[in-house]
Amino acid sequence: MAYDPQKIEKKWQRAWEKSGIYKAQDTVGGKKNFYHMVMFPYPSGNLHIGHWYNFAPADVFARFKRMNGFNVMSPIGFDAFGLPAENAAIKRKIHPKNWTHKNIENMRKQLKSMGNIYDWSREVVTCDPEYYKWTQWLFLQFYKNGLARKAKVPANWCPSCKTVLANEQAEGGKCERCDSQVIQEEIEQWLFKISSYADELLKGLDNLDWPETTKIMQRNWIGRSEGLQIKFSISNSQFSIPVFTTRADTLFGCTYLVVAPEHPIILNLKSEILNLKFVEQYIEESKKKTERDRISDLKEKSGVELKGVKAINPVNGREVPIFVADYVIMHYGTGAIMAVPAHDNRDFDFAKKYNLPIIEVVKGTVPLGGTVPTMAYEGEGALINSDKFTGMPSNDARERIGEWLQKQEKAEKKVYYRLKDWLISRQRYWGAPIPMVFCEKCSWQAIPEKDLPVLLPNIKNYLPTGEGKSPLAKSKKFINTVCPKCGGSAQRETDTMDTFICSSWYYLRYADPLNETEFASEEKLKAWLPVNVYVGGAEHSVLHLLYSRFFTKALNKMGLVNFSEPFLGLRHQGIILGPDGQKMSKSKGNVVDPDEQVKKYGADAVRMYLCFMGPYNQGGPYNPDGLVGINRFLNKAWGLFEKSTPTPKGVGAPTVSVGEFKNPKTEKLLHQTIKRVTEDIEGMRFNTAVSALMILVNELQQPTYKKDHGSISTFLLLLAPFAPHMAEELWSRLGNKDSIHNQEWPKYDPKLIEEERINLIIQINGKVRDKIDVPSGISEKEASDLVINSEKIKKWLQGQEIKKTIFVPNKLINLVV
RNA sequence: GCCGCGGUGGCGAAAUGGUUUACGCACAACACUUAAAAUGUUGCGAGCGAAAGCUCAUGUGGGUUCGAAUCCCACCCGCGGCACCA
Repeated sequence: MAYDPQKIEKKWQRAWEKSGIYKAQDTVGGKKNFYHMVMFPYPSGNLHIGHWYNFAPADVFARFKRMNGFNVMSPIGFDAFGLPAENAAIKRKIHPKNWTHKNIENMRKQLKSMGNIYDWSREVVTCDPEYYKWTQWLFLQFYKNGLARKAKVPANWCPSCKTVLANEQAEGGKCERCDSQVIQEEIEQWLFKISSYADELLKGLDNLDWPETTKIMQRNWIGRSEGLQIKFSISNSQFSIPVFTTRADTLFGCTYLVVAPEHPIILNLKSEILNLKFVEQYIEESKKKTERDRISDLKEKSGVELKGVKAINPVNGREVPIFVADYVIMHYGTGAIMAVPAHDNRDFDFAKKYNLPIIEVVKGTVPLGGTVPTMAYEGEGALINSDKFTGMPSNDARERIGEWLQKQEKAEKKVYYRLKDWLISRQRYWGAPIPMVFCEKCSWQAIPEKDLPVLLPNIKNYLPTGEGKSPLAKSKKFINTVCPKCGGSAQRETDTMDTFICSSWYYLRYADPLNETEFASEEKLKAWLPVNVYVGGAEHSVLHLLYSRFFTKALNKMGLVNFSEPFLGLRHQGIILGPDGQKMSKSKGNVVDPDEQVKKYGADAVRMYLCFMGPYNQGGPYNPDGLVGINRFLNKAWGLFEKSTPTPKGVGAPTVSVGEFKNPKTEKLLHQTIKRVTEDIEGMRFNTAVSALMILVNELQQPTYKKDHGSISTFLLLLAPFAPHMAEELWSRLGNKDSIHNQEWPKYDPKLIEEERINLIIQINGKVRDKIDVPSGISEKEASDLVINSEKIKKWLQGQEIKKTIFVPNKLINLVV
């Protein structure tokens, strides 16, 4: 019978579902638990090839762990809240909930066609009230522990549409809809204090088994910088301006200060500023700029001097002018800087434009280039023009000047982070409601936990309101409630939560998905967490992966979980491109539909091809023609079985072990293949594992080996993680009653993989001149005797003196003449 | 601009200091066939050569080494992330 994937794949998927073989028990005697997880998909409607690339090779790994004696849990779910559901709803006039559930249903079917070991009994869907009840509960814990606060946050605001705009909707400072000028407006929003965990988030990275590049991205994102906070007093005034710098060594080169437009000192000095009108005008102008605009004209720096006020440089008592300029941002450091134009390019640009003095204080090894420097020198060097510090290396001077100023109480050491607090409010319908109420008398109050979940009401109009508020604000039924504290009338928060919150804890829920009284029980969390290996795209290197770490650390501090990192191991798959090497997109017409591929070649073939394509973390073009090779391989493997086995009539069919198999040459290759495949899967080098299997099949196919059951059983075990359906089918045809996926992974015999004879490379002066077949373990003396007397080599030596011999056992001999 | 990743046959790639091009695709010839498909066998980096063989080739240029795709330096190209962070 020919190989027919359509038939056997459906058959085994049903059988596995029926037997519940992949259901993860919390404890299995004698086995260690292994929590394997992939990034759960957003239910966009269809599983695309990128999902397959994430999930299929990851499943190979999970199956491999399973066969290696681990009690593996591999759960799946849906990240179901979010904007696209609303957009689709608006476009197609169906409710976001219905749209989402329809998509989930379809994707569930597609996921099942992959043949993965998902434990569907643990499925979580973040938009189900049973789930978001606990998202809300967790919000309350953050709130009660002082990690959630409501604060005014600048947002892009269109005064004409009366709405908040995302950065993308305010391109060029104009409202996307009405083209009017967008301004920066402060709006009350909920924030999570992730910044208070900056240091722990940074330190925790050190011990994680994560890609180094991902760790670097998180470190940069957190952006810790150590420096000095220096007080600049203001002449004839009680006020002073603290500035933060990492380059205290350049203090003598400070020729002016700059404060951000939002800096409070401007208000304080109002009466002193001679050109106040002008300054206020500038501040108004900069308010009009969106953050994006401020970034877009990086080179064109503008600012206005605060006339009538001067700051005093604490190192030399010199008076310097103060400017307000929007190249300084309020939310980092102190919102004010000391400008050293000779040694900072931003200050340099500004100083050039406004004709401010540039004083060089660090001499680098690279000269600035002539008398008119064209850019600042930002490197290290020796100090000049710096009083008693002149001549000192800049890194020493940094410390000395710091100590000196600290003694005078004019400065203190300080650490600042780039990481901002996490804005979690969304003025959107399709998300989990924030479980808070506002009472005129008692201010913000948490909803009592017993009243959770705060259900997302089924309103008709879920379109954005155009008033900067969530569509929920229109539902009187939803808003009006009573204050949990005083019992008076109160109003619900109408913002919903950022969907990143839902995905920041789903890995906890998988451990105990049906629990109605807790987000997860202590016992179940203990059984499974933290996650051993998490597989997903590198695009989540910062946001999702950082938020999840923050959640875990916060819950750990609250005593809700007993670990402080959620994902011990992390691996990224690469990005799949279209057959033309371009990013897949409908407009380019290069989209590969996995369903079609499965229909044509079967899930096993698609799984294997994705493994075979190239290095897993690299991705690359998906070439449907390449699948032909895998298809041939699977057919060969199938044929191998057909030819090797007399049709078992069900009775006493052989279950064969490796030991029964006798041909020495194949036996050696078989054991080498076991080693190779084992090590390659462990290291997620799926491509080379598949090629090793191909080499084995090519060998087993040779006429001499056709009747060999032992090798075929072992081969099937090695094949099982990659092509679980075919392996199961052939395994059962061999007469085995138990599933192949319950079998133990084969072990290789180290003695059997050694070669008796090897190909010794002969080099003269490092160039390969011959290869000879010799017994393995040959000594240097034996080898060099062979070489010197070889006819082929004689012409290269031509009686020259051998100056040096390099001998690499079992590999090569190199004679230097 | 800064940080990170990569550049090897016609193509996907293998090799992480020791035979460059494993495995697969494509291509060609042959076998089977009335024929085609499927399958199998063989060949397949470039140049010179009848052949044995030699020379050259891992983005470019230099260096370290007995020996470099692999390590170091400079540069070019492609991709990803961040972006006035003081």
